[in-house]
Amino acid sequence: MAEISKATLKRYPVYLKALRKLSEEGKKRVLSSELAEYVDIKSTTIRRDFSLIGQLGKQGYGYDVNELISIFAKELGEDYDEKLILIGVGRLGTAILNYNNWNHVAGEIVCAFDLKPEKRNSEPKVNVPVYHIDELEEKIPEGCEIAILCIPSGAQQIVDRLHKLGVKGIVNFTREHFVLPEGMIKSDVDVVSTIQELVFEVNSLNK
Amino acid sequence: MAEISKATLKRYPVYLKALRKLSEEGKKRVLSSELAEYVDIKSTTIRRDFSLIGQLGKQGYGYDVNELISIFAKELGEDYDEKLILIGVGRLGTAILNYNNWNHVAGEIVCAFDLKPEKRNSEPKVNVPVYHIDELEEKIPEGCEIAILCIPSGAQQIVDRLHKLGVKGIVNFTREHFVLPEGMIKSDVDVVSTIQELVFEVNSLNK
DNA sequence: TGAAAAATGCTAATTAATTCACAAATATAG
DNA sequence: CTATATTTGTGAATTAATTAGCATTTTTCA
Repeated sequence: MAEISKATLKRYPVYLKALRKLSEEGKKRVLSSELAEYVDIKSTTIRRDFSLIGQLGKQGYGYDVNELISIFAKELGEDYDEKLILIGVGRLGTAILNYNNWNHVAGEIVCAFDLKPEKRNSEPKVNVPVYHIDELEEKIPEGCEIAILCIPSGAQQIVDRLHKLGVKGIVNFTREHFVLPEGMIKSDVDVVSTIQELVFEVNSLNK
Repeated sequence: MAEISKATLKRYPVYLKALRKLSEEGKKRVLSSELAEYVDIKSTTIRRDFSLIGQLGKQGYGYDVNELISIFAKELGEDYDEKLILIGVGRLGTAILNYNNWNHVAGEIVCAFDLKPEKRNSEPKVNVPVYHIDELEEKIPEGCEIAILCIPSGAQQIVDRLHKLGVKGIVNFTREHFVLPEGMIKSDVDVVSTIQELVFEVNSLNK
């Protein structure tokens, strides 16, 4: 399989989401041009993205929706049964834990860690065990490679501990700066930055 | 001012965040090479990005931290005093409303809309007025250009109504598909996709 | 069954983004 | 005050990503 570029990789989840929706709507077969309109990405880009995984379509026919879904689902890790942990069960952390479209979309959040586990565990909406952050080394699930970081401070120390434990990917919701240890990957989800970016763009439109 | 590329635009909030942190740490002056190490972006990319705004630095000296902060803050809309609205005051919506690093970082959330405003308003953590979604046309603040969408369904209809009201930018937290009306911009914040992407990358590392 | 129409997948061309390399400007040390 | 060491800002070169164009394969319809 050819090297898949960062840009292409970002689009795969978009395709999967769209295909699921189309499937729900009863669509069995889809053309790259239809999908293009749906997700607002040029059809030729879509075909090239797909071709990096394999020959997924048929000439003169298009793509089979459910086949594509199962291929992308597999590629994107739904079958890896990834074990995720979440650190910091505040409001945002709880919102993520409760996210309902969650199951088997990208593995499963197995447990969470917080400074006040008693308090968090008593909340009815928290549906996984919450351990004290001091127990991280002890309670982290075997083979856990991805952690979701929702703490307001102290990120660096946590990241270093996670690194020692073999965690390779961080989904970062903190706005704190930290140095990423060698060999780790992170992905920032920053609402404030997203809005700033949008404000800038909207104001550029106005000029 | 030269056309600012999408890629550069995404980095501006990163710079601003880093500069604020450096300023807090007492730094008055910074080199592109120092900042490069801090944010893990090549120094030459940083200088190029900066140069699109103007000649912000001094040769042989570097950049004045506070000056940079005020320039970026202005560029990124902190002084525009952007009026934002939020639609869908569920768990995630509440988390966003309560985000404390919020004020004057990207305008201000002025009010929110929900299907059950009475219930939301009674929650102590919700600190802006919540109106019924039916009152959108009536209560939307004058000059509002950006809306944060946190509803689980019915996005298309809301987006179309917002478009009619002159809203130009959507920060989209829904996973629903909708067609973006001509002239609008959106920015997706999709936790599930982010994790999927990361799972894919981590699993690529393992091979 | 055979010819026309349709749609993929791939190569080549184009466009966008990053990085190099160095001239010009400033700071600093003697 | 002068010489040297720094560091920015920017054309030019490179690398990455997107898009166009078309050969090939499959479907469809007479």
